Amino acid sequence: MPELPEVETVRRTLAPALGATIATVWHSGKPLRLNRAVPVAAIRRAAGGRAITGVRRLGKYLLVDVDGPRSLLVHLGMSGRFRLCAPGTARAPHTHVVLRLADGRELRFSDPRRFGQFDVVTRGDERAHPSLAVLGPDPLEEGLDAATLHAQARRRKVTLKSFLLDQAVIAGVGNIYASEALWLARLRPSRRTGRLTEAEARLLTRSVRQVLEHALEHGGTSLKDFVDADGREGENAEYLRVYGREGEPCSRCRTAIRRTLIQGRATYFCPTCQLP
DNA sequence: ATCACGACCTGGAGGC
DNA sequence: TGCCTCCAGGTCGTGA
Repeated sequence: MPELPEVETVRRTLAPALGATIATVWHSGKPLRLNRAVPVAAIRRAAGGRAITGVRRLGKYLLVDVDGPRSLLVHLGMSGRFRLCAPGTARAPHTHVVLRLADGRELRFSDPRRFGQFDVVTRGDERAHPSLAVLGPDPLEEGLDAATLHAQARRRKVTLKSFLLDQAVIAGVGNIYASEALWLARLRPSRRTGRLTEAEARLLTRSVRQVLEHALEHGGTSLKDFVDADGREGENAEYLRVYGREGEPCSRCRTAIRRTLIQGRATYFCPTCQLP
């Protein structure tokens, strides 16, 4: 479900939880990603009785900072939701972790497919966590530059689509925005990275940023599952140019958008204005 | 080392 | 109605 704009939208809408104290921690008992147990005891030690001091984002990961040396690491996987709920709200099915706040509100993590992740990290040493260690630069920060991207591309032989999905290259791009950014840059998703010119790398870098920023301005893309911390859907789906639009006319040249599979993932492109 | 594929898990949509 | 198949926004382990 959630790529960078969606995760950032959740992060922003969690602002009203800042300053609140986490009273108790509840867990469904079900494992999450890779059948890995949620470390409830460690979460209780790290967050129980402590105030939430901040919420940060690294790529598609959220970091909930609390008083003391640790932070909670949250990844929404495909179907995860992280919501701030008023007291007395009915608990959704597939709720797996609940942080009950001292004022009665609850921060609830639900995830039907259980591809998500909930863990504890040490603040200041976040990169020691294996999930965060490999993350590349965040496209909304200054860390991503075209020259580095170009150099990396030249060393690899994958398709541009796979390249963009690699979280070590850019942290936060997922399946929707990979197609969208390549459309904007007029590059065919099946192109091999080795053939990327410097000018194209600049264009691609700009396109990635533009697509993500635009989606963020519209509160993210809600196709099925995504809602922000208040339960509201994003409006960006109506602005998608290619994703999910097979057969519809390209908004630049009117050619029918095509759908193909790259590494088993649905990929959308315009066969006329995206150069192979 | 790099790459492509399948697996993980549940639910919704569509076909019959 | 019910049953079947396919598909889904992510990541990781496998084997070539």
